[in-house]
Amino acid sequence: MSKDYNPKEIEAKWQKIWEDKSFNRSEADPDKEKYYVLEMFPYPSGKLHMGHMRVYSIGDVLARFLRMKGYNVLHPMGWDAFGLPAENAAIQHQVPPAQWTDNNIAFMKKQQVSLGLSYDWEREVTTCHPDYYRWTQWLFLKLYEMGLAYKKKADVNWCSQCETVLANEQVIDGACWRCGTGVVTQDLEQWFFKITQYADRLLEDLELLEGWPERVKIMQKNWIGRSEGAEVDFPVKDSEKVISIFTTRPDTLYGVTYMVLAPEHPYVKELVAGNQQEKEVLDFVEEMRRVSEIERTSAETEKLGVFTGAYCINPLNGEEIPIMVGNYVLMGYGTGAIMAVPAHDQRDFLFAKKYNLPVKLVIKPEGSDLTSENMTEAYEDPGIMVNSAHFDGMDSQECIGEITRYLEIKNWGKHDISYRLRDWLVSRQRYWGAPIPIVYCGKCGTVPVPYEDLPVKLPEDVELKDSRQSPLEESEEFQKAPCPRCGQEGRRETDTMDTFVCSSWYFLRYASPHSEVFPFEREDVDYWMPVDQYIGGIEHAILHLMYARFFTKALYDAGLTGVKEPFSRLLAQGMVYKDGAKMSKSKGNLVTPDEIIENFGADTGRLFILFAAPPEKDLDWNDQGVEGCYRFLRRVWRLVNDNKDHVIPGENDIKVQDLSTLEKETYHTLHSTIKKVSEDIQKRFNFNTAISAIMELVNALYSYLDKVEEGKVNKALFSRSIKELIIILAPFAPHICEEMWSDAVGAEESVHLQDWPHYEPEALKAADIEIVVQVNGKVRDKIKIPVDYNQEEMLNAAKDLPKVQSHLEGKNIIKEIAVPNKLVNLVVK
RNA sequence: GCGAGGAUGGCGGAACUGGCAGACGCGCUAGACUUAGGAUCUAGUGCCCUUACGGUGUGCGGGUUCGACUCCCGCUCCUCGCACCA
Repeated sequence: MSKDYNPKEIEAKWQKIWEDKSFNRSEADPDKEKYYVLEMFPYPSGKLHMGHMRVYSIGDVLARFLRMKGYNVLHPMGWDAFGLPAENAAIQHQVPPAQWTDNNIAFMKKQQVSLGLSYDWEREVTTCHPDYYRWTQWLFLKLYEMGLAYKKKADVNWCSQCETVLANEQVIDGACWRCGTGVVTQDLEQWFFKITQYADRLLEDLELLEGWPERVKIMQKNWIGRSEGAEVDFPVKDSEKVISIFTTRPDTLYGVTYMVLAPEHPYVKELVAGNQQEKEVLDFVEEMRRVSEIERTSAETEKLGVFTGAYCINPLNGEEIPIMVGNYVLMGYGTGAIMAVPAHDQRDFLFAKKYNLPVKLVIKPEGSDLTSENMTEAYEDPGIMVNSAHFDGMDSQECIGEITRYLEIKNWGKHDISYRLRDWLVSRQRYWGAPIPIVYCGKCGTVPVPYEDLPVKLPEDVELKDSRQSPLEESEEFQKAPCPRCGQEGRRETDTMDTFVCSSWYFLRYASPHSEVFPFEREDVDYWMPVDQYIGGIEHAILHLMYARFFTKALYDAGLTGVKEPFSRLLAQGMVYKDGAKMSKSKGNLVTPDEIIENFGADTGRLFILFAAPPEKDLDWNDQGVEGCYRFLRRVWRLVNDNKDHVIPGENDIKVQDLSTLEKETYHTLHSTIKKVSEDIQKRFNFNTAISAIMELVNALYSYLDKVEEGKVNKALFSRSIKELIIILAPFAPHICEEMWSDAVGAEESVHLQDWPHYEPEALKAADIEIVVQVNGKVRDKIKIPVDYNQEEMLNAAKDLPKVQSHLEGKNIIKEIAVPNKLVNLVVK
């Protein structure tokens, strides 16, 4: 151990030793309690950024801490390696996507190692390697077998920039989640996963997720968008057709004065065929097609509509009502048609006023004189039923059920639940993804590739041209395949899977990364799953976290896992900013993990990123703050290095009663620090306060050395303090602690294999405590008293203080309050 | 509009169950050591009044309490998510 702290030297040294000893490996062991710590695996974009460094630092502290606590910890890492950037890079730099990706992975893995992250690299998974995507395909076939994967023609979101379709979740404000290009709808044949079949379970089981942030659960709940109501059939006048609508307000059915169809509704064309309104309606529909999704769905957009010339019949009262086509009705929700009740829905009200359609009041607030004529806005609250035949006089909320039952008896409609959630569109017209294992046969139709024929390999000798056409569509060799069923020549599906499919099950593969028989072994996932602590960015609140939950549930149904939810606890870590803005090259505020490691070492970087803010909050990067952490580590280094002589190996027995007052204080600080650090890490995830407590301990030890008489250092106490300091700092700054542990402490075994120290309640009671003495709630003095003083002793001690007495003079004490370990308050008058 | 979270020194943040507001760190000020200091150490650092004594202070206005950053009522502002969802 040299005199100066040299992070570069010791970090490289220990990283090598750790790798050789590989004690981060984990084996399933039913006799040990397991803990699965997982950080969201990265896309191998090329280099780690500060966001990565933050999430890995959080996970690594937890993993190291829990190992020392005696848990059997699984802490794996891998690569979400399929995706469009690899294709773009291939075109730009003339490198095959596989090569580009593998190079990036190699580089980023080196960076991760240089951060001192304690991953079990034996379990590394890479989603673009055949030994992984083979199992992604296997799971696709499983879902297909279960009827959860299907192909259909539908209006889908198309990103012209990425030249592929997108799932609904991947359209943010009408634009592509990746490149921001506005999406357009196209009518295409595509593969879907039936996530809607799990809508209720995805919603209900949110309640099981006590360890998830409330906001993430709410976001998922909103996204699923469950509404309960009724589906009602309205027969079209002079026609065999029936228009179905969905409503959450069957109690307003008698107030329907018109219907509105979405412009894309399949009946529109037929309803206007050959009539006067045909041209106007078709022009309107055409115009709506041209308006972008963003404009169409904005709440501010003016509500527009045209009359179709057709009428339908309200089944409840036989009234004829006009059918309109309107821009504010969406084909993607409910049935694409609505009943309009202007009296009780504000949108309908505005629309009715604009187009002079009738308003009919059917629910009245109790005791009011509201009428159809005098209302100035829709009345949306519950009330008393009017103008509703035999339901008149009833409570409107009761009528929701009553009228639904009536509809069911009469066969006019039924109770129904509608969701905002759509099925997950998983096919992509891209090359760099897992091929969908399907063959189309002229005779047999759509035929799944047999499990034993997997993987359907991506051809790697492809040329990516600027055309953006998937090379798979041009590859005769890839497409030509015998039909698995009849042997005739068929053609392979050329679409690949959404990369979110690959990331929907990777946490299961970590449990049995080398299985050649199954995607994962039941025995392994039974031991390791669920992930006890998942850590990642809030940007995945819906996308990845919803898909992974869906997969887990489907695989549960298939009997492949025994867990209903994949992630017990979720920590959504905040972003890393600098100077109030997101770090980026273009803004010139970029700080990279590499330069921090280069200038200060990984330990300093880890410490700062954990110290600067609690993990779930956004973090403002501050170069001077980094230097502060560097200074702290050097201060620890000097403390240990300069006082090696006082450190004696082996057990250090300490008898409290033999300690001096100064020693008792130090002993007390040591143990209250251990208590605080343990709780801050495990219970609160407040690494920032854990680190500050360790800093206080270091200050206290310096102060002890400063105060103690020359040559009178209590070696047992000091040794024990130094050892436990190194142990509790080790999860945060693993390299420097390992070096100090091996050199100053002289231990053979790694500091990371030590047991986490226990705090001793006896130590916490060793020293006197300082309490506050207040008069009328104002602090007038402080006093040191033994911990076990009772209330009377506290009060007596307080009243004896001269400063207190000066405030009591000439006054009567009317109340005395004594809170043990805290304060005394004397109320006087 | 709906929902969630937040507002504490010059800055990042702490105060966990109602009990010393500002721990810890950064920055700043003064001093020590030094050829030098951007190393290290010591002291100080919410605001106000000349020191002390004291007063005052956690977005704003009320309330409960011996005691409120913390609980209750009413506002303001900020961030995020959702938003024609029938």
